[in-house]
Amino acid sequence: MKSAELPSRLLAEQLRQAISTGTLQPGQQLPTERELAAAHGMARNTARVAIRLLAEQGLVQAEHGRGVFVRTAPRVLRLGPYRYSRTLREQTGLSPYHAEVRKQGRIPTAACTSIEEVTPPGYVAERLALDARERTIRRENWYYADGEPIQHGVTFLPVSIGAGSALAESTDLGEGDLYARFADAGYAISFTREEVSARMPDQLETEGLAIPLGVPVLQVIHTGFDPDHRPFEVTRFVMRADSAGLDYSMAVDD
Amino acid sequence: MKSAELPSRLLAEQLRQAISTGTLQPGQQLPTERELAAAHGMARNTARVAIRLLAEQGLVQAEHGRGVFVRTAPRVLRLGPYRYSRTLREQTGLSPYHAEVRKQGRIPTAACTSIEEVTPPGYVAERLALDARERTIRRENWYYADGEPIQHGVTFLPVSIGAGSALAESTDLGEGDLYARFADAGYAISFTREEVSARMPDQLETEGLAIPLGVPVLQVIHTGFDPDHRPFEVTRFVMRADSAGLDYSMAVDD
DNA sequence: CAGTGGTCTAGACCACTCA
DNA sequence: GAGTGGTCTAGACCACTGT
Repeated sequence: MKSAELPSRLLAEQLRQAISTGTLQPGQQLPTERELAAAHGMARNTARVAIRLLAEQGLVQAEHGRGVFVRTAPRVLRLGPYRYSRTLREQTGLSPYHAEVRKQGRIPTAACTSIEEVTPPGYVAERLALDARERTIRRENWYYADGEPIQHGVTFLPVSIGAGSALAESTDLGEGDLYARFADAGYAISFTREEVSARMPDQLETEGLAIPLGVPVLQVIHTGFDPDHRPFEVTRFVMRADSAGLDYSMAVDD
Repeated sequence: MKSAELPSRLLAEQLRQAISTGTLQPGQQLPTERELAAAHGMARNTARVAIRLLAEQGLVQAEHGRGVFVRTAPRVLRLGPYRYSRTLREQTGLSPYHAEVRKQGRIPTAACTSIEEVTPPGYVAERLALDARERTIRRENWYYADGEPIQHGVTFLPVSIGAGSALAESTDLGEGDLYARFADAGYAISFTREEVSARMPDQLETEGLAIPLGVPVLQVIHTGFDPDHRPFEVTRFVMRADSAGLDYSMAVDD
């Protein structure tokens, strides 16, 4: 028997059709596993497998004790490098994340949950061109929209830059944001590199960002450079791919 | 019983530990489902569920008839906007994708599998600012490294730009690449916008790119602009996230 | 051919949600 | 408490890989 003719695959395909043709609307509940099994003369586990296939593709989402629902089209935040713009920062008085979420008509919140002095992980030491034993300040941040966790960011900066300033000591950065404080310390961000990848969330991310089955994360390793093109800061962002995306506009070099 | 104490979760966690500590090396085969079940006094299906959890996270990959293997750290291509650079194009004589794959010591191949005149999808009409009934040329491309499919791209351009040229008629674009031919037609790419998102692959992509469970795709909607900042081309790239990533460097606007 | 993962069954009990 | 999805069992057969 070919794989496409298997009962679980046939049921999955039938449900997939119902979703793509709109017979099953976004947000609508699917028949229960027991109903599907009875209707197709199969064991409940077989119907269950079909549903799992759809969930792994991000088409449906099962909710324990409630039912299985067609996933609604996500409202995606598009974060771009303009989030570092000084003009934006000064005109709105908002941090760039807040500005972006507000644009979408949602309520942004963010919190810095820890500040520590640490030996940096390899990817950070490499990008900051640090000596083997040089230490860094590590700031961990969580970002929400309408109370839902959307994004996680961990920033590393050399102790030599942050020591004694709000960068090393305060979870509340006051007017503007992180990049305003870097500018105060003599490091105006003028150039940035962003390395983008996607993967499935690990255990911690699945819990911390409450990510359902079938939703990947986008990871951005961001490096900030000063006007002399020296790196002074590395941030690793992880964001739910069903809630956030990226937007880059730039001139093409000759 | 808490979810973390369930037999399948416990086994999954134990295997996860073995992988992260290196007890199970990348590429190494896990014990068979039957062995795991016997060793832990559980039904084979329970061991199977544990393995599926790991596969969904991209940690292991099952191969029918062979076994389950720890996934090897991917060799990621980093595609950046320098792929549109005229200098690179002229110096190497290679298309930008080829140049990038060669850099990684792999053998690139690419093929244009279809050229058609079509009514464009909404996302294209919008970005090219087309009239409702204006038609476009659609070019479909597949990209490989060492014979493995890595990336898929579909380019749309207004018929008015491509008509009569290689852009509309030839799957072999000769010296340089697509952007060399656009330049010939009077549209030198000088500015680009790239909208990046990630998601799980759909049916076609899973088959076409041979994507295993637990691997998402990166999607880039790329818009090319001429020196007068008029859009002349939209390409939608879909790439395996375990094989390709993106790399953007840019100045920060004031 | 033996051994692997892939699918399916028919039943049981548990955990969660909601009226 | 009724109804949902989540987990587990013990068994069977199929499809694929390698020797």
